[in-house]
Amino acid sequence: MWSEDSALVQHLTEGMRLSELKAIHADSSHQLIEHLYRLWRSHQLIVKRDWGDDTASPQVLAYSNSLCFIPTDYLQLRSQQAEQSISIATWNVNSIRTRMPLVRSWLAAQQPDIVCLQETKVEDHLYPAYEFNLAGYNVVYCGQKTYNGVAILSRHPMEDVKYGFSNGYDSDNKRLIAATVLGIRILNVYVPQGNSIDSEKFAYKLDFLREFLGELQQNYSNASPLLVVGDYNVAPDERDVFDAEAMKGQVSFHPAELQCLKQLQNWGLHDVYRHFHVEAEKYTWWDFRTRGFERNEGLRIDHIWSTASLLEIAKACEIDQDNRAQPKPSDHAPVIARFITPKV
DNA sequence: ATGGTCGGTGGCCGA
Repeated sequence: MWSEDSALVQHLTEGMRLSELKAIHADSSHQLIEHLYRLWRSHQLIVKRDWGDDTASPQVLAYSNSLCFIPTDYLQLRSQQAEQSISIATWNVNSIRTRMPLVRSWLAAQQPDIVCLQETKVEDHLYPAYEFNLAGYNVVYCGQKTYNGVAILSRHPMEDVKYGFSNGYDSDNKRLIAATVLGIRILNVYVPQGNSIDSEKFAYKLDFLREFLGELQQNYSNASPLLVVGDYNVAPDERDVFDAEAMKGQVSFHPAELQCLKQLQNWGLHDVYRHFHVEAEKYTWWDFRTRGFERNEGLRIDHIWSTASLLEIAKACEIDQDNRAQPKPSDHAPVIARFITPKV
């Protein structure tokens, strides 16, 4: 058995170029290659491509059945750490079709297990599902033309997919999708932005947040492993806004919105990012119009919140600000959390 | 600095 070949396991654990591996296993290179493809396809192997130039920053290739190895590929087994943990990201992409090139390279580099997307802005029959399948992801989605739209990508099977609110609230707007992965219930939500506090849209936002609390209270237990991730469009406290004085009473930082977040916390949700970064003043969104990113004038409004049992097994949570600095970025940066893989 | 820039659309609106 190849998986029991201790020399191979050691080489792959340390990392080695394919050409060297083939030289070592020259007598059975065909079976070796088959085994390596199996490892790659099952996400156990990291494939880095630098075209033999080890001074260049390599591209990490996610498995696709249209890709093949080349001799200079650098192969390494995914670490034990990564094997035993699961990563989940949330990202408001602001149009999945326009963002696809950046999403593609980001998936290959970050290799997240689960990705929750908001503002996909595409109807279901035009959703780029096949491309995500090729990249190794199952995908569920519900979208509409021009506005809103949410999706979940997962390397693991998804169960009990639910579209929208259980009670049928606001079913015309595609802002909520839920699925269960490895026993973890995931709610992916895109909360209305709210425009300004004296607008009807702000009343809608508060209404939506209250309905969302009801969705949790009526359908879920705070004692279960539950994640609520997405674009909340609310910054929880002063650390999460670039100018607390100027933002006071404004949309995304209004006391009525903060009260809604407090109620979610009282129900049993915890801000996973804050669990790891108590002092941090980092943001997940910057306004295109004011060129806010260049001046780091932003808000932390994209969140990964969990129930207590999951917070206990949380390992990390980071904002991928580098992503926002890439060409043609979304106005939001991804947030990624890692948890010890639950036993299922 | 009461503007600015994106994305999707269809002859402006939402963020």
